[in-house]
Amino acid sequence: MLLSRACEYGLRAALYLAATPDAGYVAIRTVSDALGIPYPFLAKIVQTLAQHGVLTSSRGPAGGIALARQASQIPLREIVAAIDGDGVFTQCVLGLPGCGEQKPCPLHEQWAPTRERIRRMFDDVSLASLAERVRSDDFRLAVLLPES
Amino acid sequence: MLLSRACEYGLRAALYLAATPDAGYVAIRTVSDALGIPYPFLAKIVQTLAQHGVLTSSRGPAGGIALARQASQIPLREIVAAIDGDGVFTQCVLGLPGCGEQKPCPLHEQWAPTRERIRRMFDDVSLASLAERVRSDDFRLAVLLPES
DNA sequence: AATATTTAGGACAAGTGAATCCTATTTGCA
DNA sequence: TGCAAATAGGATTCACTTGTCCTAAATATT
Repeated sequence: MLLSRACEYGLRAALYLAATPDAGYVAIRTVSDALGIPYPFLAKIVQTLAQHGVLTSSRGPAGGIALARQASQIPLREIVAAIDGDGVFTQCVLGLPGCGEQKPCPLHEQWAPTRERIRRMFDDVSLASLAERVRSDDFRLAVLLPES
Repeated sequence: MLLSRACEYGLRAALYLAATPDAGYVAIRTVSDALGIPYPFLAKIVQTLAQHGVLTSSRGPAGGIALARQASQIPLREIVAAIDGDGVFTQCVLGLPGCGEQKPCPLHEQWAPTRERIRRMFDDVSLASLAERVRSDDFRLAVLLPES
Protein backbone atom coordinates (compact mmCIF):
# COMPACT_ATOMS: atom_id res chain seq x y z
CA MET A 1 0.00 0.00 0.00
CA LEU A 2 1.46 3.33 -1.01
CA LEU A 3 -0.68 5.39 1.38
CA SER A 4 -2.12 4.60 4.79
CA ARG A 5 -5.85 4.17 5.04
CA ALA A 6 -6.08 7.41 6.99
CA CYS A 7 -4.38 9.16 4.08
CA GLU A 8 -6.76 7.65 1.53
CA TYR A 9 -9.67 8.84 3.64
CA GLY A 10 -8.15 12.30 3.99
CA LEU A 11 -7.65 12.66 0.24
CA ARG A 12 -11.17 11.52 -0.52
CA ALA A 13 -12.65 13.91 2.04
CA ALA A 14 -10.65 16.82 0.65
CA LEU A 15 -11.75 15.94 -2.88
CA TYR A 16 -15.34 15.84 -1.68
CA LEU A 17 -15.03 19.33 -0.25
CA ALA A 18 -13.36 20.61 -3.42
CA ALA A 19 -16.23 19.23 -5.48
CA THR A 20 -18.98 20.65 -3.27
CA PRO A 21 -20.24 23.77 -5.07
CA ASP A 22 -21.52 25.69 -2.04
CA ALA A 23 -18.24 26.04 -0.17
CA GLY A 24 -19.65 26.82 3.27
CA TYR A 25 -18.86 24.58 6.18
CA VAL A 26 -19.79 20.96 5.61
CA ALA A 27 -20.48 18.71 8.60
CA ILE A 28 -17.99 15.86 9.01
CA ARG A 29 -20.97 13.56 9.36
CA THR A 30 -22.16 14.57 5.90
CA VAL A 31 -18.77 13.70 4.42
CA SER A 32 -18.43 10.42 6.28
CA ASP A 33 -21.93 9.35 5.22
CA ALA A 34 -21.35 10.30 1.59
CA LEU A 35 -18.01 8.49 1.36
CA GLY A 36 -18.73 5.52 3.61
CA ILE A 37 -15.94 6.37 6.04
CA PRO A 38 -16.35 5.69 9.80
CA TYR A 39 -17.31 9.04 11.31
CA PRO A 40 -15.06 9.05 14.42
CA PHE A 41 -12.05 8.05 12.37
CA LEU A 42 -12.64 10.72 9.75
CA ALA A 43 -13.12 13.28 12.52
CA LYS A 44 -9.58 12.53 13.73
CA ILE A 45 -8.14 12.76 10.26
CA VAL A 46 -9.69 16.12 9.38
CA GLN A 47 -8.53 17.37 12.76
CA THR A 48 -4.97 16.60 11.66
CA LEU A 49 -5.57 18.34 8.33
CA ALA A 50 -6.92 21.40 10.15
CA GLN A 51 -3.84 21.50 12.38
CA HIS A 52 -1.68 21.48 9.27
CA GLY A 53 -3.57 24.36 7.70
CA VAL A 54 -5.22 22.38 4.92
CA LEU A 55 -8.72 22.72 6.34
CA THR A 56 -10.53 25.16 8.59
CA SER A 57 -13.29 24.14 10.96
CA SER A 58 -16.08 25.66 12.98
CA ARG A 59 -18.07 24.21 15.87
CA GLY A 60 -21.72 24.43 16.62
CA PRO A 61 -24.76 24.32 14.40
CA ALA A 62 -23.92 25.29 10.82
CA GLY A 63 -20.36 24.33 11.68
CA GLY A 64 -18.20 21.79 9.92
CA ILE A 65 -15.08 21.76 7.81
CA ALA A 66 -13.98 23.62 4.70
CA LEU A 67 -10.86 23.99 2.60
CA ALA A 68 -8.51 26.54 4.12
CA ARG A 69 -7.58 27.91 0.69
CA GLN A 70 -8.72 27.77 -2.89
CA ALA A 71 -8.65 24.22 -4.18
CA SER A 72 -6.17 25.25 -6.85
CA GLN A 73 -3.71 26.20 -4.09
CA ILE A 74 -3.79 22.79 -2.40
CA PRO A 75 -1.61 20.15 -4.06
CA LEU A 76 -2.33 16.56 -3.12
CA ARG A 77 1.13 16.28 -1.71
CA GLU A 78 0.23 18.64 1.11
CA ILE A 79 -2.51 16.29 2.27
CA VAL A 80 -0.30 13.21 2.04
CA ALA A 81 2.53 14.96 3.88
CA ALA A 82 0.19 16.10 6.66
CA ILE A 83 -1.08 12.59 7.34
CA ASP A 84 1.65 10.13 6.30
CA GLY A 85 4.66 12.43 6.27
CA ASP A 86 6.79 12.84 3.18
CA GLY A 87 8.62 9.52 3.49
CA VAL A 88 6.92 8.23 0.35
CA PHE A 89 8.58 11.00 -1.62
CA THR A 90 12.00 10.89 0.00
CA GLN A 91 12.88 7.53 1.51
CA CYS A 92 14.93 4.61 0.24
CA VAL A 93 12.89 1.80 -1.27
CA LEU A 94 14.93 -0.68 0.79
CA GLY A 95 14.43 1.34 3.97
CA LEU A 96 18.10 2.19 4.39
CA PRO A 97 18.50 5.47 6.29
CA GLY A 98 20.75 7.99 4.59
CA CYS A 99 20.57 6.32 1.21
CA GLY A 100 21.48 8.97 -1.33
CA GLU A 101 24.04 9.90 -3.94
CA GLN A 102 27.01 9.39 -1.58
CA LYS A 103 26.25 5.93 -0.23
CA PRO A 104 23.37 4.67 -2.37
CA CYS A 105 21.65 1.33 -2.07
CA PRO A 106 21.92 -0.87 -5.19
CA LEU A 107 18.43 0.16 -6.26
CA HIS A 108 18.92 3.88 -5.80
CA GLU A 109 19.72 4.60 -9.43
CA GLN A 110 16.45 3.04 -10.59
CA TRP A 111 14.32 4.12 -7.65
CA ALA A 112 15.27 7.77 -7.38
CA PRO A 113 13.73 8.81 -10.73
CA THR A 114 10.67 6.62 -10.12
CA ARG A 115 10.15 8.19 -6.72
CA GLU A 116 10.63 11.58 -8.31
CA ARG A 117 7.80 10.86 -10.71
CA ILE A 118 5.52 9.95 -7.83
CA ARG A 119 6.44 13.14 -6.03
CA ARG A 120 5.86 15.22 -9.14
CA MET A 121 2.41 13.74 -9.58
CA PHE A 122 1.36 14.68 -6.06
CA ASP A 123 2.97 18.08 -6.40
CA ASP A 124 1.43 18.94 -9.75
CA VAL A 125 -2.09 17.69 -9.14
CA SER A 126 -4.20 20.03 -7.03
CA LEU A 127 -7.64 19.49 -5.61
CA ALA A 128 -9.01 21.90 -8.19
CA SER A 129 -7.72 19.86 -11.12
CA LEU A 130 -9.78 16.92 -9.91
CA ALA A 131 -12.87 18.67 -8.61
CA GLU A 132 -14.56 18.76 -11.99
CA ARG A 133 -14.16 15.03 -12.41
CA VAL A 134 -15.65 14.40 -9.00
CA ARG A 135 -18.68 16.46 -9.91
CA SER A 136 -19.26 14.47 -13.05
CA ASP A 137 -20.87 11.08 -12.70
CA ASP A 138 -18.10 9.23 -14.50
CA PHE A 139 -15.79 9.24 -11.50
CA ARG A 140 -16.40 8.17 -7.98
CA LEU A 141 -15.10 8.80 -4.47
CA ALA A 142 -17.06 6.09 -2.69
CA VAL A 143 -17.25 2.33 -2.95
CA LEU A 144 -20.88 2.53 -3.95
CA LEU A 145 -22.50 5.74 -5.01
CA PRO A 146 -24.65 7.14 -2.16
CA GLU A 147 -28.00 7.24 -3.94
CA SER A 148 -28.63 4.61 -6.54
CA MET B 1 6.11 3.44 2.92
CA LEU B 2 5.88 1.72 -0.43
CA LEU B 3 6.94 -1.72 0.84
CA SER B 4 6.43 -3.45 4.18
CA ARG B 5 9.46 -3.92 6.37
CA ALA B 6 9.31 -7.66 5.75
CA CYS B 7 9.53 -6.93 2.02
CA GLU B 8 12.51 -4.61 2.44
CA TYR B 9 14.25 -7.33 4.43
CA GLY B 10 13.40 -9.95 1.83
CA LEU B 11 14.79 -7.88 -1.02
CA ARG B 12 17.98 -7.13 0.86
CA ALA B 13 18.46 -10.79 1.74
CA ALA B 14 17.91 -11.87 -1.86
CA LEU B 15 20.36 -9.24 -3.07
CA TYR B 16 22.89 -10.49 -0.54
CA LEU B 17 22.56 -14.01 -1.89
CA ALA B 18 22.84 -12.80 -5.47
CA ALA B 19 26.05 -10.98 -4.62
CA THR B 20 27.63 -13.89 -2.76
CA PRO B 21 30.10 -15.45 -5.21
CA ASP B 22 30.14 -18.98 -3.80
CA ALA B 23 26.47 -19.84 -4.39
CA GLY B 24 26.22 -22.78 -1.99
CA TYR B 25 23.76 -22.66 0.87
CA VAL B 26 24.19 -19.66 3.12
CA ALA B 27 22.96 -19.82 6.73
CA ILE B 28 20.12 -17.44 7.55
CA ARG B 29 22.14 -16.39 10.57
CA THR B 30 24.97 -15.29 8.29
CA VAL B 31 22.60 -13.13 6.26
CA SER B 32 20.84 -11.64 9.29
CA ASP B 33 24.16 -10.78 10.90
CA ALA B 34 25.56 -9.24 7.74
CA LEU B 35 22.49 -7.10 7.11
CA GLY B 36 21.50 -6.26 10.69
CA ILE B 37 18.10 -7.92 10.39
CA PRO B 38 16.56 -9.75 13.41
CA TYR B 39 17.22 -13.42 12.81
CA PRO B 40 13.82 -14.92 13.74
CA PHE B 41 12.03 -12.37 11.59
CA LEU B 42 14.24 -12.99 8.60
CA ALA B 43 13.80 -16.74 9.05
CA LYS B 44 10.05 -16.29 8.60
CA ILE B 45 10.49 -14.11 5.55
CA VAL B 46 12.83 -16.44 3.70
CA GLN B 47 10.44 -19.27 4.57
CA THR B 48 7.78 -17.40 2.62
CA LEU B 49 10.16 -16.82 -0.27
CA ALA B 50 11.02 -20.52 -0.32
CA GLN B 51 7.32 -21.44 -0.40
CA HIS B 52 6.92 -19.15 -3.41
CA GLY B 53 9.81 -20.77 -5.25
CA VAL B 54 12.19 -17.84 -5.07
CA LEU B 55 14.59 -19.55 -2.70
CA THR B 56 15.51 -23.12 -1.88
CA SER B 57 16.60 -24.23 1.55
CA SER B 58 18.33 -27.13 3.23
CA ARG B 59 18.41 -28.11 6.88
CA GLY B 60 21.21 -29.42 8.98
CA PRO B 61 24.86 -28.51 9.09
CA ALA B 62 26.02 -26.95 5.82
CA GLY B 63 22.38 -26.08 5.28
CA GLY B 64 20.93 -22.65 4.63
CA ILE B 65 19.22 -20.80 1.83
CA ALA B 66 20.08 -20.17 -1.82
CA LEU B 67 18.44 -18.64 -4.86
CA ALA B 68 16.14 -21.13 -6.54
CA ARG B 69 17.18 -19.94 -10.02
CA GLN B 70 19.85 -17.86 -11.67
CA ALA B 71 19.76 -14.31 -10.37
CA SER B 72 19.05 -13.07 -13.89
CA GLN B 73 15.81 -15.06 -13.86
CA ILE B 74 14.47 -13.45 -10.66
CA PRO B 75 12.91 -10.01 -11.16
CA LEU B 76 12.46 -7.92 -8.03
CA ARG B 77 8.74 -7.97 -8.59
CA GLU B 78 8.61 -11.66 -7.79
CA ILE B 79 10.02 -11.03 -4.33
CA VAL B 80 7.68 -8.14 -3.67
CA ALA B 81 4.67 -10.10 -4.87
CA ALA B 82 5.58 -13.08 -2.69
CA ILE B 83 5.75 -11.01 0.48
CA ASP B 84 3.45 -8.00 0.02
CA GLY B 85 1.26 -9.26 -2.79
CA ASP B 86 0.93 -7.31 -6.02
CA GLY B 87 -1.38 -4.63 -4.64
CA VAL B 88 1.33 -2.00 -5.06
CA PHE B 89 1.29 -2.66 -8.79
CA THR B 90 -2.44 -2.94 -9.27
CA GLN B 91 -4.48 -1.13 -6.64
CA CYS B 92 -6.19 2.25 -6.63
CA VAL B 93 -4.21 5.00 -4.91
CA LEU B 94 -7.37 6.01 -3.05
CA GLY B 95 -8.08 2.42 -2.01
CA LEU B 96 -11.31 2.16 -3.99
CA PRO B 97 -11.97 -1.46 -4.96
CA GLY B 98 -12.67 -2.00 -8.64
CA CYS B 99 -11.22 1.33 -9.68
CA GLY B 100 -10.38 0.99 -13.37
CA GLU B 101 -11.21 2.30 -16.78
CA GLN B 102 -14.95 1.81 -16.36
CA LYS B 103 -15.55 3.54 -13.05
CA PRO B 104 -12.27 5.27 -12.27
CA CYS B 105 -11.48 7.39 -9.26
CA PRO B 106 -10.65 11.01 -10.04
CA LEU B 107 -6.94 10.27 -9.72
CA HIS B 108 -6.93 7.20 -11.94
CA GLU B 109 -5.81 8.99 -15.05
CA GLN B 110 -2.68 10.31 -13.32
CA TRP B 111 -2.03 7.33 -11.10
CA ALA B 112 -2.36 4.50 -13.60
CA PRO B 113 0.72 5.49 -15.65
CA THR B 114 2.71 6.27 -12.52
CA ARG B 115 1.84 2.90 -11.06
CA GLU B 116 2.77 1.33 -14.37
CA ARG B 117 6.21 2.86 -14.14
CA ILE B 118 6.69 1.41 -10.67
CA ARG B 119 5.62 -2.00 -11.91
CA ARG B 120 7.93 -1.82 -14.89
CA MET B 121 10.87 -0.99 -12.67
CA PHE B 122 10.29 -4.04 -10.48
CA ASP B 123 9.67 -6.19 -13.55
CA ASP B 124 12.72 -5.07 -15.48
CA VAL B 125 15.26 -5.10 -12.68
CA SER B 126 16.52 -8.56 -11.77
CA LEU B 127 18.72 -9.61 -8.90
CA ALA B 128 21.56 -10.13 -11.37
CA SER B 129 21.46 -6.56 -12.62
CA LEU B 130 22.14 -5.36 -9.08
CA ALA B 131 24.52 -8.05 -7.85
CA GLU B 132 27.59 -6.39 -9.27
CA ARG B 133 26.78 -3.15 -7.47
CA VAL B 134 26.36 -4.99 -4.21
CA ARG B 135 29.77 -6.59 -4.63
CA SER B 136 31.40 -3.23 -5.16
CA ASP B 137 32.04 -1.09 -2.13
CA ASP B 138 30.16 1.92 -3.45
CA PHE B 139 26.74 0.50 -2.64
CA ARG B 140 25.42 -0.92 0.57
CA LEU B 141 22.78 -3.31 1.80
CA ALA B 142 23.17 -2.64 5.52
CA VAL B 143 22.82 0.39 7.73
CA LEU B 144 26.46 0.18 8.68
CA LEU B 145 28.91 -1.94 6.77
CA PRO B 146 29.69 -5.16 8.73
CA GLU B 147 33.47 -4.81 9.04
CA SER B 148 34.89 -1.32 9.13
C1' DA C 1 -29.93 32.58 29.31
C1' DA C 2 -30.86 27.93 27.77
C1' DT C 3 -30.47 24.47 24.50
C1' DA C 4 -29.17 21.81 20.65
C1' DT C 5 -25.52 20.96 17.40
C1' DT C 6 -21.08 20.39 16.06
C1' DT C 7 -15.89 20.00 16.42
C1' DA C 8 -11.69 19.10 19.90
C1' DG C 9 -9.22 15.97 22.24
C1' DG C 10 -8.01 12.41 25.36
C1' DA C 11 -8.61 7.61 26.59
C1' DC C 12 -9.72 3.20 25.19
C1' DA C 13 -10.50 -1.19 22.19
C1' DA C 14 -9.69 -4.03 18.19
C1' DG C 15 -6.97 -5.57 14.37
C1' DT C 16 -2.73 -6.12 11.79
C1' DG C 17 2.19 -6.05 11.06
C1' DA C 18 6.67 -6.77 13.37
C1' DA C 19 9.35 -9.53 16.13
C1' DT C 20 10.15 -13.43 19.45
C1' DC C 21 9.98 -18.11 21.45
C1' DC C 22 9.77 -22.94 21.52
C1' DT C 23 9.52 -27.46 19.68
C1' DA C 24 9.86 -30.57 15.75
C1' DT C 25 12.26 -32.13 11.81
C1' DT C 26 15.98 -32.68 8.69
C1' DT C 27 20.81 -33.37 7.67
C1' DG C 28 25.95 -33.84 8.02
C1' DC C 29 29.47 -35.82 10.64
C1' DA C 30 31.89 -38.49 14.14
C1' DT D 1 23.76 -44.69 16.17
C1' DG D 2 24.20 -40.43 18.36
C1' DC D 3 24.99 -35.60 18.29
C1' DA D 4 25.16 -31.03 16.67
C1' DA D 5 23.59 -27.63 13.38
C1' DA D 6 20.30 -25.72 10.76
C1' DT D 7 15.48 -24.79 8.80
C1' DA D 8 10.02 -25.48 9.52
C1' DG D 9 6.19 -24.04 11.67
C1' DG D 10 2.99 -22.98 15.29
C1' DA D 11 2.11 -20.04 19.29
C1' DT D 12 3.00 -15.93 21.51
C1' DT D 13 4.28 -11.08 22.53
C1' DC D 14 4.83 -6.27 21.26
C1' DA D 15 3.88 -2.07 18.69
C1' DC D 16 1.41 0.62 15.67
C1' DT D 17 -2.58 1.61 12.86
C1' DT D 18 -7.41 1.61 12.74
C1' DG D 19 -11.53 2.47 14.88
C1' DT D 20 -14.62 3.72 19.02
C1' DC D 21 -16.23 6.23 23.15
C1' DC D 22 -16.88 9.94 26.19
C1' DT D 23 -16.51 14.55 27.91
C1' DA D 24 -15.40 19.39 27.05
C1' DA D 25 -15.70 23.52 24.42
C1' DA D 26 -17.62 26.48 20.95
C1' DT D 27 -21.47 28.38 18.36
C1' DA D 28 -26.10 29.28 16.25
C1' DT D 29 -30.87 29.53 17.44
C1' DT D 30 -34.76 30.28 20.37
